[in-house]
Parts: sequence; structure tokens; C-alpha cells
Amino acid sequence: MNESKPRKYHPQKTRKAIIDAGLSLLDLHGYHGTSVDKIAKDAGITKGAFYHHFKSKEELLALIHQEYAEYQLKAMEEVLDRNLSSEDQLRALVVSIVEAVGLYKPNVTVFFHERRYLTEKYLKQTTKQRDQLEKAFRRVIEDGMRSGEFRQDLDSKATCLGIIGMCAWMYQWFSPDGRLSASDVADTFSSLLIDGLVA
Amino acid sequence: MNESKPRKYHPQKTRKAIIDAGLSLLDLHGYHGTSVDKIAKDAGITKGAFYHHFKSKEELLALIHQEYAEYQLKAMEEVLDRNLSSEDQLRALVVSIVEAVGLYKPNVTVFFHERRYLTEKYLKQTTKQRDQLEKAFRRVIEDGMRSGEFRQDLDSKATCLGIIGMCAWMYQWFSPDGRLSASDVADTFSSLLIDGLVA
Amino acid sequence: MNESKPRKYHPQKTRKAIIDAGLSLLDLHGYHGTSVDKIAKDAGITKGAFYHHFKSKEELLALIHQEYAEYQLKAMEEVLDRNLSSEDQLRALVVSIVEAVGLYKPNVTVFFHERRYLTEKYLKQTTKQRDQLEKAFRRVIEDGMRSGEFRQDLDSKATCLGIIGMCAWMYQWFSPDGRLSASDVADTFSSLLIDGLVA
Amino acid sequence: MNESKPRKYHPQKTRKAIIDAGLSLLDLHGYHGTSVDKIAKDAGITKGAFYHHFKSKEELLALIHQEYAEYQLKAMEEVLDRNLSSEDQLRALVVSIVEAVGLYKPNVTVFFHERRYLTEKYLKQTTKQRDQLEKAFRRVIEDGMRSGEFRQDLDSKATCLGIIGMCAWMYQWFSPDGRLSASDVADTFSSLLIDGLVA
DNA sequence: AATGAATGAGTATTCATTCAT
DNA sequence: AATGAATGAATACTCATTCAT
Repeated sequence: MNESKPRKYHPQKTRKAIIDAGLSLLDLHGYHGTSVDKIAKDAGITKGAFYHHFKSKEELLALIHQEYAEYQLKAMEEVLDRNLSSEDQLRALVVSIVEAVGLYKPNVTVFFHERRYLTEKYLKQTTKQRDQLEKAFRRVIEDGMRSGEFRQDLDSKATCLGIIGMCAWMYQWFSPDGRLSASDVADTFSSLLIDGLVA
Repeated sequence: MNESKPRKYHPQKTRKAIIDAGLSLLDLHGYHGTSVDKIAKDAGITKGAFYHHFKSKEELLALIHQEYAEYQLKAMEEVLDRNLSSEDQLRALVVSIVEAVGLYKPNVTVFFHERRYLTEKYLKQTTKQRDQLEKAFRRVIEDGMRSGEFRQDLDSKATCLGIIGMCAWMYQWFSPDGRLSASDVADTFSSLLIDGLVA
Repeated sequence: MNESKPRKYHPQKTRKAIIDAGLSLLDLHGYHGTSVDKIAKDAGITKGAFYHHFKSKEELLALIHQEYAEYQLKAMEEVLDRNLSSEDQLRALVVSIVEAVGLYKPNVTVFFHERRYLTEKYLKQTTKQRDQLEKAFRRVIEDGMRSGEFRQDLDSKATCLGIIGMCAWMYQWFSPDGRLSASDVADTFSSLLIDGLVA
Repeated sequence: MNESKPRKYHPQKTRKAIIDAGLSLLDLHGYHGTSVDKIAKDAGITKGAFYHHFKSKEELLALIHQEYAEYQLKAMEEVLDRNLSSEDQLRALVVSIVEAVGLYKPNVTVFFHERRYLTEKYLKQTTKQRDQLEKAFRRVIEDGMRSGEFRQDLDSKATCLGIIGMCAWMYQWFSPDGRLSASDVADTFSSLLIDGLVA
């Protein structure tokens, strides 16, 4: 197979190396704090090669956004497609976000911190994805309220954004190596949200 | 008196103008996306004057952090000093954070997004302040659990960070001009957290 | 061959142009009196290109030091390797320094005036080279004294540094276009040093 | 006397403090490497006060030149006025320069390194002073040659500049705290120059 | 006599990107 | 596919000097 001849160029490997290096650097130092030069160096290539694979630094940023957003939306759609009670749907959504944050923490950090540096061209996509994420939550909450499964005295928008915040905020503190697993967190959040704190 | 002689130099006004311009720009474009040149221009002064008032761009960033952190910590201490039930204390803490986000939204955004660009010298302060904020929440939650007022089956760390996340996240979506006031949000959050979503 | 295709990039030429321009400017206006901007302009390139070839202004300064120091040390080693009387060795050393000053006057000026602006990283080299230069002289003088060829009543350190000073000082006044050639100066210095002024 | 009332302003002390701080800084970091701000801070005053005492940074530089040059010229004139043999005159000149370097080392360093940064206005003085210094030496050497006291086969210009170099160079290595005193150095130099190295 | 505010030009260096090889 | 040369604009920060107080 391929192993017989040592190849000089491995475009897919190079591309992967750029994305990995870029993701890590953007997570750590932000978009404007990360230079193309540094990304290239960390990926083991030259600046010139970077521009062979990406049209611009922004294109890489957009890709990193997409990687996470696509995963997240698909995960949430799968939840919505299952025929569950509102409570179970909420629980499943929380699990899905929390676990995504656990898996894609650098992407999520970049998603929340660097999105504003995308210009119109790339911003549209991510804004749409962001809205879909919010919409999914609103549907579950509002359906649950309408059906009487959830309380009807809470403002649905504030409720949704509060729940999203609780989950999304994980990117600020969660560590995969810590005592709590993503699934522990998901259990705590779901239970807290559904039944409340009061004894 | 002051009005009688028109003065040319107004150091306090200049300083204020720098902070205002800087806060707004850092909020909008981030630390590395904001140049000292632009801050100076927006403040109506020259770059040189900026450096007369601040030793560095970082010093301004640190000041903006402090402004918010000091306000927030004081507000939270006042809550803890009052003799309230755990439930009321939690409610009051939520109100205090949510209202601070309402008042200091740009500072809060900067606090959460740009803190990582502070170097050791300035980082210590803000890290301490951040820890104090978390500690206040933990005390309320854990006291409530110990006294039996709150459920004891939830992980207290995840619970605290979830609640903080719900409140802090507001900086991502809250607008003082929107339909919901900070106090509406505080009511919704408190009620949701204490009694849960379930009908 | 080379003439057949007109090329646009000539990295070696560019590098040479930077060194030439830098040498001349550092000689005339000193390290802190010479801007990278000016060096680039005089070399016919942009500031960006300068930094493509040199990591910093200091690196260029260090290179200019090295160029001269290496030449000088090699010239002196060759003298020491020849089997000569102390008197002839001294004469040859003086000739070697005086001629080097004649050839590398700008480098020598920079060497003596701007060395102090080198920071640790680059300073080590040049300090070592400087010490070697002094050591070569001391060896010749002290050998001559021991063997009885030279007077033994003079302090060897002061003698050496005096001789070095006489030669090195040339960078302050010598002009290759003047009446005196480097070799005239070397003859005068040697003769003066060996036999003295007295008739 | 003055001690009875504590005074607020001490213009002479302030002026002295500026000169001392400036001298030390210019010696260590050169003209372009020393900021007025730093001089003022080291002198314990503000930048504004500096400009109250000196019209410009250059004026301070010129003053430092003058301080040394005046001393040096006076010392040399005194030598020339005495009725001495050429040999004794030369010896006395060497002593006078070497001792001046011992006393005014920072001024001498500044004199030789930073003179080029003086602009026309201030340069004239120092150039004149420099020429006078050289002229004094030439007179002694040429008189000695004419009278037959000194050898007549040496080029007088190269001889003079060589001797001046030997003495002036001291600023590069002499330390008042070292083993050799200025007078030791003067003895060695005179003896070497007059009788030569040969045994 | 001295301070502190302000300026405007300048300084070394970095950076995203393009292009020749 | 990849490199290395080059650009031009930007960046944080400094500096000598002036002026109001």
C-alpha cells in the first residue's frame, strides 16, 4: 500500500496539523493574540504552506467554529427527534451540551470568545447555528410549558438563556481530568433545573 | 468658582475619557483587537497623553477588571452580612450578580473575555477576586445543604458553578434596552433555581 | 548562466546591502542614533525585509562586531604562529592591528563605541574576542621581558594596554585617503615603541 | 546663617544633581540611550525642572564636554608654560592627561563617544578644544625633534596621535580602584615612550 | 523654582498576506 | 505542495520638548 513508497507531501496530515495547532493556539491566546507564523511553526510547516491550505487566518477560525457547531446541532437534533417527555428532552439536551463541551472544550472556548472576529462572510453561518441552538432549547421549554409539564409562570426567554448559560459556562471551568465527569455535571444540572434546589 | 476661569488641562476628565473609550473598545473588539491609538483617538487625546495617565495598555485593562470586581464583591459581601435564610441569600446573590451585569455589562464582558491577557503582575488581584466570588456562592449553597434547607444529593461544586454560569452568561445576551429588566431576569433565575422547572 | 534569467529575489545581495548600510550608519550615528527604518531605506528595502534577514537590530550590531573580531584574531594568530624574535613579533602585531583598522575602520569604530549596547546574549562572544586580543599582546610583551629582550622595569599590563591604545586609537583619526598609509603608521608606531623617542 | 530657615528651592544643588545624574547616565548608556526623563528621575526632580535649568539635553551634553576640556587644556597650558626639556615636557603632558582621565573618567568617555552628537552650535567649541589638545602635543614633539633631543626619523603627526591614543585610551580600561594608580600608568607610559621597549 | 499635562514625531518590532522560486 | 523573500500597514511604547498651573 502507501507504506511502500515514502511520500514527501501529505496534504491531509498537514491540514490536520494546522487545524490542531490553530485550535490550541486560538484557545490559549485568542484570535488576535495568535499569529499565522506561530500556527505554522507549531504545525511544523512554513507560513507559505499555511496559505496553501487556508485562504486566510479567518478561514481557519471559521472552520473551528463549524467543527463544533455542526457536532452540537446534530447532537441536539437527535434529541429532538426522539419521542420524549419534556423533562426527558430537557435532560437529554443538557447532557448533549455538557458532553459536547467536555469533548470540544477548545472549540467551544473559541466559539464563545472569538466569534466576534469573524467578518460578515463567515459570520452568517455561525450566527445561524447559534440561533438554531437557542431555538432548540426554546422549543423544548415552551412545549413543556404549553403542555403543563413545566411551570408556566417563568419567562421562557430568560429561562432558556439561563439554562444555556449554565451549560455553556462549563467551558470556563470544566477540566476532563477533574473529579467531575461531563456526565456527573449533566446529572447535577438536569436535576437542579428540573426539581430545584429546595429540599 | 470653577466656572469662572476656563482651564485648559482637566486631568480627571482626560482620565475618565480614556477609561470610557477603552472600556467600550475592549468590550467590542477585545484586548488584542483594540489599539492604544484607537483608544486615544476615541478619548480625544493623543497617544502620548494616554501614556501619561497609564503605564501601559495592560494597566487600563487591569483597572477595568478592578472596577467591576470591587463593585461585585462589595455587593456580595453585603448580601452575606444580612441575616437571611439560605433561600433568600441565594436569591439575593443572584439579584446582585444579575444587576451588576446589567450595570457593568462592558466591564463584565471584558472581565470574562480578556482576563487571560493580564500578565502575572496584574493577574493575581483578579484571580483572587474571582475566587472570592465563587467562594461566596459555595458558602451559601453548602450552608443551605448542611442545614437541610437545600437538597443534599447534588454535587455542591457543580451546583455553584452552574448557578454562577447562569448569571454570568447574561453578559452574552442581556440588553438594558430589551423587554426584560435585570430584575425580571433575577426573579426568573431565582425562582427557577429554587423551585425547579417542573410544574 | 546567471545572466540568462533576470531574477527578482536576491537574498544574498539584500543581506549584503543591509550590512553595508547598517555598518555605515552605525559608524556615523551610533547604535541608538540609527533607526532600522533608516537602515532599510539606505539598503533599498523595507523594514519588513530587514526583519526577514535579521532577528533584531542587535543581531546586525553583533554581526558587525564579529566580522572585524574574527579578522583581527586570525591575523594576530598568524603572527604568533611565526617563529620571530619578540621585537619582530611586536612589530608584526602592530602592523596587523593598524592595517586592520585601515581596512575595517567602520567596523572598528562600531566595535569600540557600540559594544556596550550588546546585551548578554551577544556580549559574551565579543568580550571573549576582546580578551583574546589583549592576551596576544600580553604574551608577546611578557615573553620578551622574560627572555631579557625587553626591559623588565615596566609594568606589563600598562605597557600592553598602552600599546593597544596607541594602535586602536587610529580609528579616531586615520583616513585611508590621507597622506599616511596604514603601513607608514605601523612603521612609526613600531619604531617608537621599540626604540623610544629619545635621540 | 542659611541654616536657620529651611529653604524650599536650591537651584545650585538641583543643577549639580542634574549634571551628576546626567554624567553618570551618559557615560553608561550614551547620549541617545539616555532619556531626559531618566536624568530627571535620577536627579530627584521632574522633567519640567530639567528644562528650567537646561535649554535642552544637548546643552547638558555640551557642558559635560566643557567641564573636562577646560580642565584638560588648563593643565596642559601649565605644563607648556614651565621651562622644561622636551623630554620632561612630554613626561609632564602624559602625566597631565593620564591624571585627568583618572579624575574625569566619565567626562572623558562622554567626550570621546558622544561628541559626534553635538550639533554645529555646540560642536565648534569642543572641536577647537580638541585641536588645541593635539596642537600642544605637536609643539612638544616637534620642538624636541628640531632641537635634536628627539629622533628626527619619525613622522611627527603619527607620533603625536600615537601618544595621545596611548593616553586617551585609558578611559577604556582604567579603574581608579585597580592595582595601578594614574601616576603608575603615567610613569610607565612616559618611560616607554621616551626610552622604548628594547632592553 | 518646580510640577504635571500634553504633543507629535519617532522606535523597534510584528503581522497577514502575496509572490517568485 | 512547499519555501523563502518581500511588503506595507499596524502595534505598543518612548522621547524631547512645550506649556499651563
